[in-house]
Amino acid sequence: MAKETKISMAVIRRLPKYHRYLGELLRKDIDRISSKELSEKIGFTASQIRQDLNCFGDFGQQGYGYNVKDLYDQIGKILGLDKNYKTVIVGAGNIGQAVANYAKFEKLGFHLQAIFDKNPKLIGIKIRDIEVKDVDCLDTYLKENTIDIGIICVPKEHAQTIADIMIKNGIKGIWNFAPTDLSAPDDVIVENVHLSESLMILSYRLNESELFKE
Amino acid sequence: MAKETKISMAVIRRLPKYHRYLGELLRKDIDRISSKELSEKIGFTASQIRQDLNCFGDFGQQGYGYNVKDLYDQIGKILGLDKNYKTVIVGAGNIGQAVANYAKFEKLGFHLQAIFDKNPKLIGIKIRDIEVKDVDCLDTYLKENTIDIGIICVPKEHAQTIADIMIKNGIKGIWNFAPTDLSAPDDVIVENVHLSESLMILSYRLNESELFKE
DNA sequence: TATTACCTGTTATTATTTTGAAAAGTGTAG
DNA sequence: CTACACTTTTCAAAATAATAACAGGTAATA
Repeated sequence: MAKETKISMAVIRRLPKYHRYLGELLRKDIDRISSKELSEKIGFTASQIRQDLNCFGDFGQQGYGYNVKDLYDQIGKILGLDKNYKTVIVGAGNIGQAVANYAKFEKLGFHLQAIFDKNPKLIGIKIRDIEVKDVDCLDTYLKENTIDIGIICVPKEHAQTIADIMIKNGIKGIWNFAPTDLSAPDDVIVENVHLSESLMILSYRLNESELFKE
Repeated sequence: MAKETKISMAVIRRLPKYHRYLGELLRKDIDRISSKELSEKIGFTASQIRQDLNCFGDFGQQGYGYNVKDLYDQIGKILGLDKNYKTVIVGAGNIGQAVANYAKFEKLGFHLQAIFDKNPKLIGIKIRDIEVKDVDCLDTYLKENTIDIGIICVPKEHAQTIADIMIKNGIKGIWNFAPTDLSAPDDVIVENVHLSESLMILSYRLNESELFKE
């Protein structure tokens, strides 16, 4: 039975990693694993793994461990990967195209319905059989089609404008690649991918390890 | 004077955000700001901001606040953004090209020296005036050129192989876009960008807010 | 079927992180 | 020049998170 207490974000952030490792085990036809073994592969402590998994229910069995397929499915379900989401991408530049072509997303249940851009040179081209539409049609498109997730790949100057159009039309989640923080009501989930922050942290860690100290 | 205690990763992860907001203030010609004002913009508590900044030295002044330009530069320095890094990208697919074209990186001091791929259709094409080389030349190239950071944009099956070549040739940091965990010695810093983990967290949060509950 | 090694769920402990609040320095207005 | 408003630094408390310890089951084995 699932616990009623709120799951902390620290736990959630680890779930995709469990999911990934379990997927690998599955492909290797390994059908059971203990928290100890998993701990050695994944690098978290066994104690933490047990506690994390226990947040969601009694997945394991004493003296046996966890059933890989079961656990994989359960975590997938917790993450909402058993659902299907309709998505649109706004911004068909390099990042937009990269996201559009990232095949894995379809497999996770994210179905790309449309792509928008304002650049006339991009409007009309096809990416994965989807024709890039004029961003001016975004508002109308969202009114006529129910879309769950909007993916923002435009420059930061336009990101909030696009987000506002999405929000106005009832989008539920935004995956934001623009290097800015979007404002949105509480019932719209915004998940950011800030590449330059990641790069800055790499840079910090390089210097911290004193390789670059002069 | 900088404190001698080890700075926690929790603090480091917030630094890029401070840097970004301070950059915005700078562009608006705002030259001073208090932790309270910054807290309202950025969404952290004022207390946290003060404590974070105080980890690195006495940047603020009582009764005045922080000097924006000063703080921006200092944080940039802490993050190592005053240094220059030579980088190579391996994998000239969608993500590799997106990264190569992401102009911001040059501005942060990351200078792209070469791009490699194994696809004959990509070898020879030019991305930002840099010709894509055969990945078979990577090892030789790294021996003949001192490169600081390797950016891995290949499928996960090949990621470790590429990483090993980089490590063998003395690369100091790896920015990994492949959806896998790389093994590397402690003195090589690996920073991961796992897009699908970010997407899964978005998916989780959508379901958590019960919009998708059936 | 009894015994033993194994492993989880759970509780307790420790460490880390965040928040709060007192103490102290700075600038400004009168 | 003094008093006050402002804001940081620093220290303390509270909240979170991670780790360790342990009690209670399970499965394998003889």
